[in-house]
Amino acid sequence: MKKVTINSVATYAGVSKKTVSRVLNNEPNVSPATREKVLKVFKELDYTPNPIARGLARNRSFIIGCLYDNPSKSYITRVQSGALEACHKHHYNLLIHPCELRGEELIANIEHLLTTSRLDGMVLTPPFSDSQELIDFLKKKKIHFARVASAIDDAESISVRSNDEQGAYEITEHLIKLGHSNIAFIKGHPDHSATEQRFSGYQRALAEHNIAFNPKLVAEGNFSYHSGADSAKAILDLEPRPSAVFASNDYMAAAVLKLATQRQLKVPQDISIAGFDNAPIARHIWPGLTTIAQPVEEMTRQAVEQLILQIGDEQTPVYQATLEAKLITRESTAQHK
Amino acid sequence: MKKVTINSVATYAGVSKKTVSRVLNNEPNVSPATREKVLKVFKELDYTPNPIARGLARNRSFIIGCLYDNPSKSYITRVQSGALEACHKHHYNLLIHPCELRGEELIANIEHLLTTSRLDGMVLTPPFSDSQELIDFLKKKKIHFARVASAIDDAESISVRSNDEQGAYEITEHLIKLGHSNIAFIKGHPDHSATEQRFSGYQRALAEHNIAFNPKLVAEGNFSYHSGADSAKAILDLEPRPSAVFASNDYMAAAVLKLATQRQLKVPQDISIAGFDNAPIARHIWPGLTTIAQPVEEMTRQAVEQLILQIGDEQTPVYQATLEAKLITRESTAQHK
DNA sequence: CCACTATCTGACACCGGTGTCATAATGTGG
DNA sequence: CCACATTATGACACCGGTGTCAGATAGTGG
Repeated sequence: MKKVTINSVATYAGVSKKTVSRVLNNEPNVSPATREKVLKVFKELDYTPNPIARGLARNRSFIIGCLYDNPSKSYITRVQSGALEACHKHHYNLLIHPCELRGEELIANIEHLLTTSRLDGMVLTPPFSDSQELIDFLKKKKIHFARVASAIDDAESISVRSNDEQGAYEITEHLIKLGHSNIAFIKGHPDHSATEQRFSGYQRALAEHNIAFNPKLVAEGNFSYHSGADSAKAILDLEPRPSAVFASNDYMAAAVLKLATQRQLKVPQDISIAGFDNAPIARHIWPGLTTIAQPVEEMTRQAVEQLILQIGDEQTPVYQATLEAKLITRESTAQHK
Repeated sequence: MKKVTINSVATYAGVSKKTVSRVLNNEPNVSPATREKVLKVFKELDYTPNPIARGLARNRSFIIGCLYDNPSKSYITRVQSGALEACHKHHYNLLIHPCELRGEELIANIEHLLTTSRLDGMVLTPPFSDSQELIDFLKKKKIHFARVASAIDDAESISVRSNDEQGAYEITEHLIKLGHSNIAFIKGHPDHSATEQRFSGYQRALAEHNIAFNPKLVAEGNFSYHSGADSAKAILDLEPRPSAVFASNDYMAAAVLKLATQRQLKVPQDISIAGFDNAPIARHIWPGLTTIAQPVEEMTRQAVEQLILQIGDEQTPVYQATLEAKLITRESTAQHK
């Protein structure tokens, strides 16, 4: 059984391969009779066009690469889901490529990726969206890319972010308005720009409500549940014990909640806990976590959609947007006794 | 600035493009001097070979596709992580393609996927690994594939599974040995073969310990947290209330735990809860969930690795394996009072 | 019925690599 | 120094499509 190519179809149908190609791509200027005939041969021979050959001729792969290095699985899942939505809408596919930000091999790694499979563009998610080195490399290689949740200001490249600083401000203010003033904070991974932004939102809220910032209340996390557990221990051992904890993401907040519960503390009666991201876990546990909902899917969807537009037409204006983050109150925060 | 192709390199280096190709692929029979010269030009011109052209000539894309339709995000994450490990080891990349099992468009959808991007092979995860229709289609199209956690017996195709029935048996027996006899069960999604297997493991354990099977204790779930919440309500309202609940996965078990806690029930003192999968959430909540650890990453890793071997050499014997599932006891199950 | 335009169709080069095979250059033993 | 094996190199076809452009065919108005 021989492979069915455009040539076999052409011969079998008694037309030129160009005509077959026309039918394949729904191009005009093919008589209905011819089109019919060719379509019938497609079925008869069970022909599937070879995307690689097509890609070579058109210089397109219709594949977008998604780069990430993120301890939060749910964040990645959401990123993928947004990216896939945009991809499928435009008949693109998504190739995922987790890799480590650190290490000089990053560029080599990406170079190898590009040597292995030609990508029409790349979506950079944190912390890659903040890697100037990578951005410069992609520009040099003339690879289209879009940045998600990046803090870098670069008018030349697509960027969709949400306002982390403002979100952190709002959730901190929410705690303050509930009467809390002794509010612990757990930082995220130092490589992520969101870490600094959420931290400064926290600080701004304190400052604007005349609460002195106390560095002893700050624990170093890295967005992982595990790091949250470590930070939780440090925070719950503080004297006096803070009446509220704001963790930079929901996983770390969940770790605080777990330890607090293990220690027989009632949440939120004895201690309020707030997170960030509105990850699934925030509503899968009891009490549900008060948190900031970031439109991760939507950010990625927009970023990828714009990326695809840019690939299709280099003249497309560079899209830059900041989406809103929203406070979601659940049972884990309450009035300070 | 012109594109750098193998031709420009060849001209610039004063050799034929075939020689350049030889250097590119580390082929023998190139004099050290020539090799050196060409490598220097690579650097000078910052040449990156075009993977599409290479793919066309070699009839390879070095991309594996991963098919899934699964409500459990953590399951998918684990699948991806195992698949990526195997891919990267062999210099392959991973393209992800979630789609719906139901609907006659499935085959059309996959056909479109194959038309859009040529894949060297596909990993089928549940419920696709159990779709005879899809398997037949892929065979007809001569696409290599590997099945993960499939219940279908097909000696011709690669398959890696774990023993769900035995796992369910063991965790049910664990509950029985703790003195429980009124054990509720939440089923998974009907499209997944694991659902039936876990259910029959539950039933076998009851039978072997002379406990009458009571259909009223069985709730229909679909592996999602939400369905678990619905089932939880039905189960906790039963009279008499079961002393233990075994949910077919951890998300649904977490939903039971949440509702029980909301209703002021103490877990495990008032009711024991067991899950399946050892998803991250099982250890992120308090009390931690007793569950069955399935080696999802390892299953997928092996499946993809074998798939790649098969792609490289059609003569490779078809690999079939069943990995062991392991009982993990945490705080959510205890002796019946 | 003819001139002229609009609609089809195919020949051919091309995308950027790899495989085959012939030939050139080099090395080895007698 | 020659016969012969070995290594190095390039010419050329080929992978399976698409773009360009010229020529053929059909359609239209005078």
